[in-house]
Amino acid sequence: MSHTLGIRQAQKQKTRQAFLDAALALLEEQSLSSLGLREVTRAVGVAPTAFYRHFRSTADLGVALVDEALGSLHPMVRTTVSTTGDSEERIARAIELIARHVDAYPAHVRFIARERHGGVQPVREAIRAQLVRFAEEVKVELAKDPEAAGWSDEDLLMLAHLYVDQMLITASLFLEALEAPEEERERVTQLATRQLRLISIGRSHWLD
Amino acid sequence: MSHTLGIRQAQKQKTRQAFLDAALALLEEQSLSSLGLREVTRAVGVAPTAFYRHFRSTADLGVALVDEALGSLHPMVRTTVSTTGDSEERIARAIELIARHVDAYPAHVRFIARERHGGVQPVREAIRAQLVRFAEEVKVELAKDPEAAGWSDEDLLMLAHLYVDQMLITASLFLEALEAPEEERERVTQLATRQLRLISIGRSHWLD
DNA sequence: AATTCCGGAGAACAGTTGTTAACTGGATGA
DNA sequence: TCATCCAGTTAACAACTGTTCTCCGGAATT
Repeated sequence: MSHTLGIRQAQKQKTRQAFLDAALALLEEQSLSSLGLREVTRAVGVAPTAFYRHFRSTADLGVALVDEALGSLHPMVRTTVSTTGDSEERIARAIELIARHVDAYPAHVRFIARERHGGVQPVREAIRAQLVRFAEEVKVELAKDPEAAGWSDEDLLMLAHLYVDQMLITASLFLEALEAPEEERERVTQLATRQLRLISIGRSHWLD
Repeated sequence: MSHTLGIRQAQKQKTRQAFLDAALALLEEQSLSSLGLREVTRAVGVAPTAFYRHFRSTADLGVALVDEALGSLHPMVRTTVSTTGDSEERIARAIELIARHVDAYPAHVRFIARERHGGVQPVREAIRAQLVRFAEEVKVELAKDPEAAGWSDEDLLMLAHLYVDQMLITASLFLEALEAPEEERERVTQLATRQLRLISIGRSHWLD
């Protein structure tokens, strides 16, 4: 199945990835709208003009970063929501999964949180599109739950968006607590758990 | 009581405000970390060096903008939460208030949403501090409600943060729908209403 | 009336930016 | 083997950046 890439294409993808990595690192302490093309090429160790062989602009690079950061996350979100077990267990598992993801890919999480409302329109658009996809996928999983019997499609989507937003808020809190003592991370876990618990309670009494 | 400002101080405050206004306008399509000092002075119609008479840096200007955007909002939030009436009425009133605020000060709302996770640390810090204040104030108002009987302080603060975050999410949605047809704004209102309703339901069954 | 104060102007600094054009040299395909 | 392709290079462009120092003129103080 897998077509082995020629030396040429392999090398190109390698430098392209180097651009993405370097940009992500630089974006830890600034926003995409202030990221310079030369700044990135300097970090990669390559001539400024080489940038154009891969991206039309830094905005274009940003869109590619959105795909890298969120594109591979769909299966994880899907399985997280559809996981079985007690409501309380599911909440704990979801939050732990978020915490682990933030630990593993802090720069990606920071990038999404930062650029979701950032100054570069195409990037905002790309993030919004991915989040809408998340919400729709969550909705599909929620619909499978017996608790969703009698729920309208609109209400299911409403709840799905609530979950997606809550996921982002929690991820952002874990990010802020990354270098903080364990005590602080525990506080975030507690807070997020209680909030999800309240939403879960509201969910189970929605049709009353 | 009010000490009439001298011609000099009055003029200084006037140009200072011109800086804030110009910066806010420029920040509609970029982030603070990419806002140049010269860019702002050009927009105001003043020499670049004049900037230093008012701010140490653009980050400093950003902090001032945070105060302008959120500082005067506390009484409004306080009264919104403590307003009397049916739960459904309160939700509708709160959302309408948010919608009106976004209409009246779209640039301020955009600035806060953008820089909350933006690339300038002192500004992030300033926003976070104000949001913590909001949450604490909301907590105090929630505690007065008879429904809060038996609630722990921690749970009240948890709920308060949920409300504050929800307020920002809703404001951001109204912002995106600003130039959209009335139909879209109505969809946002519906969504936000249902989400607040679910939270309200969860709240009333919290102690079950 | 004389003096100090101070917001803003002007000029100059070294460094940076995005983008263009023409080139090089190794991988690719005939 | 030879011609083609193309990722990356070099050089140069005008335009822009933050910051310093020196100066001006009107308000404020004495």
